[in-house]
Amino acid sequence: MLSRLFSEVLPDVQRLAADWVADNENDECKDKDGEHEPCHLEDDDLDEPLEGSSRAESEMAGDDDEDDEAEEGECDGENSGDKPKKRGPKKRKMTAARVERSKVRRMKANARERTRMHDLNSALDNLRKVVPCYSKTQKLSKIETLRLAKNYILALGEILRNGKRPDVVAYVQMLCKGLSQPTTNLVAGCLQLNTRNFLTEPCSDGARFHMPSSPFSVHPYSYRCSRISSPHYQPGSSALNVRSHSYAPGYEAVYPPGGTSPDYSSPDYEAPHSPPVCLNGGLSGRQQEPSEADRNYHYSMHYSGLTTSRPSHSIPYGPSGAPRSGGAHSENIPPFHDVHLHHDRAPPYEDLNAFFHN
DNA sequence: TAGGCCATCTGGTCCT
DNA sequence: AGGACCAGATGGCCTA
Repeated sequence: MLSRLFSEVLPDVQRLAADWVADNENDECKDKDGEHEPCHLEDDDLDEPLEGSSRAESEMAGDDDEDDEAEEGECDGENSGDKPKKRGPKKRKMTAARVERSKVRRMKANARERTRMHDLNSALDNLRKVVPCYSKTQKLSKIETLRLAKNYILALGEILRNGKRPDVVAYVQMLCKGLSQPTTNLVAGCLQLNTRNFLTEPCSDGARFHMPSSPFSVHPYSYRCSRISSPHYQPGSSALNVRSHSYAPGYEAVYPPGGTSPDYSSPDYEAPHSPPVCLNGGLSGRQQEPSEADRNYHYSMHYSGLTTSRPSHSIPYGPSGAPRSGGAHSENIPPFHDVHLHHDRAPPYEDLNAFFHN
């Protein structure tokens, strides 16, 4: 890849260098060796956006005529004579060849930097695929991806440490700790949860999430309630009321073609009917029924093998959190369109599942 | 239009 | 000398 980049860049470099030499043909004078020596190199020619930034710049630009006694081939003698000589290493003459080399070096460095950043972004993309809530069309930002990954690792660690199913609300809270509100809504939506249900009090700015009976030691954290609040909010509603949903901006509930609506007959549902959280909006893309692997995988990786200690929390997680092996509600959960907890992978989590199966 | 996010360029620093 | 890594600067794009 690097070689390909260079093969694309080098011709341009050579062309630019040739252009530069041609452009400066009339402005340059020859030093005593007969080598072309530019009198003044304009910043534009050197693509130097910052002024007085470094030694390298002055070296490249060769504009230090006032203190460079080595410039024997000066075109004009305006600075010769009066100014005291400065100490330090003499600056080497900026010949056209050196300027060209510097430019080539700089462009090569730029290409490397681009490649490096692309690799970094590729790694971030891979990370996005293994953290909860992955969308091909609306990616989490870099910082949100890293935060969510960190929270995810901590949450999985808690599960391993406790060896039992944690409170799902606390789980989501842990995942969302420190995330922006849109990302929080996204993650919560993926888990068929309503973030506002985390609140134990009517919304007001500065309200804090409360985590009763949380198996995690998660510190409460502030959210701007104005973004979480909903006219449907009922302080007394179940903390796991999966039928009252908040939507991240631009997201909307979408039923799959031929899909079925959630099973509202389940006693797990207590709130007034409202659309399930199937984040779409800018998150379009996943238009098909999830594979069986998806159904069995996603959320199961978190809780697989764990028994439900509190039936009221037996949320049908659907594609984003379907109970393992065709749970009772799994068929009633519309799949997410594009947004889902995980996909296209399994091996590392099978180990985790195996742990819980033992 | 402000703010967030991003890609890119750039120079500095460290290391080989 | 050159590569890797980093952080600052800049400008573009998008969204509320």
